[in-house]
Amino acid sequence: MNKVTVKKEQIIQHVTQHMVEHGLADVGLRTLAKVAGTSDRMLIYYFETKDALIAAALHAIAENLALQFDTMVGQHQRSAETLLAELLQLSNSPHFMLVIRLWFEVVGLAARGQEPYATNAAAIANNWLQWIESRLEDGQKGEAMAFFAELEGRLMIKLIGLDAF
Amino acid sequence: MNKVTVKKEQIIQHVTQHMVEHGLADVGLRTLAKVAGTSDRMLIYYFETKDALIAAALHAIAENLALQFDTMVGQHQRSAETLLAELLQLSNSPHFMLVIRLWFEVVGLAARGQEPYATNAAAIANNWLQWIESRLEDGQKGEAMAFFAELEGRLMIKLIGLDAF
DNA sequence: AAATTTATGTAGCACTCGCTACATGGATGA
DNA sequence: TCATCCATGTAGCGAGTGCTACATAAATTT
Repeated sequence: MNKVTVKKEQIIQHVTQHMVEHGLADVGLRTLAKVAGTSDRMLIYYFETKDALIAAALHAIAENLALQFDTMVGQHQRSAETLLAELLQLSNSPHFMLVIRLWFEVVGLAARGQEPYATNAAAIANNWLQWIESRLEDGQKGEAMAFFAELEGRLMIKLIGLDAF
Repeated sequence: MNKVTVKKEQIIQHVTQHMVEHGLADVGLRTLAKVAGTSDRMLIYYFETKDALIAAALHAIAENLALQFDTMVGQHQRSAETLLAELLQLSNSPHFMLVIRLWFEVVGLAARGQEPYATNAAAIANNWLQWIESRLEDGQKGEAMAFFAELEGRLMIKLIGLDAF
């Protein structure tokens, strides 16, 4: 792995962490540069464009998502009811909810077709879907899409604090 | 109704229409001023703050939402299955999907607690919930929240184009 | 050692943003 | 008719945006 790639990955790591913690509201080049211990000048030098940097960060977050799920939920198959309960249980984990928050921010921007969010949103959702399918027991694999819908809806409710009403 | 109120409502009407059509990405004061046939100077004059203007517009959109639903779906009660089918049928209406798009943009911003979106999101969602409850047949009123979750999840899937996979 | 390429700092451009200071035409009230 | 207040135009401030031009230090190649 050459030096440029290493440097880029270090930057991406810092940037992703910041995005997970602080969302998409504060992702100016100067802010991200401070976070990554470098300058806006260098971010452009390595990634050409702010959009490319954000896209790379989103991609990295998506890649880690399934990994995090695996360690938190385990690999065996189970019923939809059980899986939903387990995933909703996860929503008590602060880190998980941070990622979910970010996810809904991406969805909001993707809703208007805004790049690079639109492209990433579809890809990330597809990852989720495949992950869900792989954890559902054989008879229920066809329900992955419906399961995904119910999960996302419930997470949204949690996110906007509606369940507190 | 005094003159100031009339003028404010005219502005709000133009602003809401623009927000429904173009989303939250392009809501600078100068753009909204053009849309409303006035100047940024006057928008601040009437609404004090950009945030207050946006909040007023969101509130107006929320108020109209139930009204639009009523004309499109009708007032009688029915089963959850029927209601869901009818609402998803609605998602073929371009205007409806424009509002939904805006809704998910608001949710995305509300997810980080960003005002005035966070406050409005909870209020709007609550409106939906009550509306749903009033249309579900007596035995199913307790399922309004679950129904809402499933609906939102499915709309999200539609919005990010996942059902095309 | 000289030449070339790579990495980084400094400064700033052209633009947008929300918002404000100031002036003034026009309506209204005394 | 004169004074007061409301409505609006013009211009611009200060801060932030993504990005670039230019110079130069540091590493690498010849």
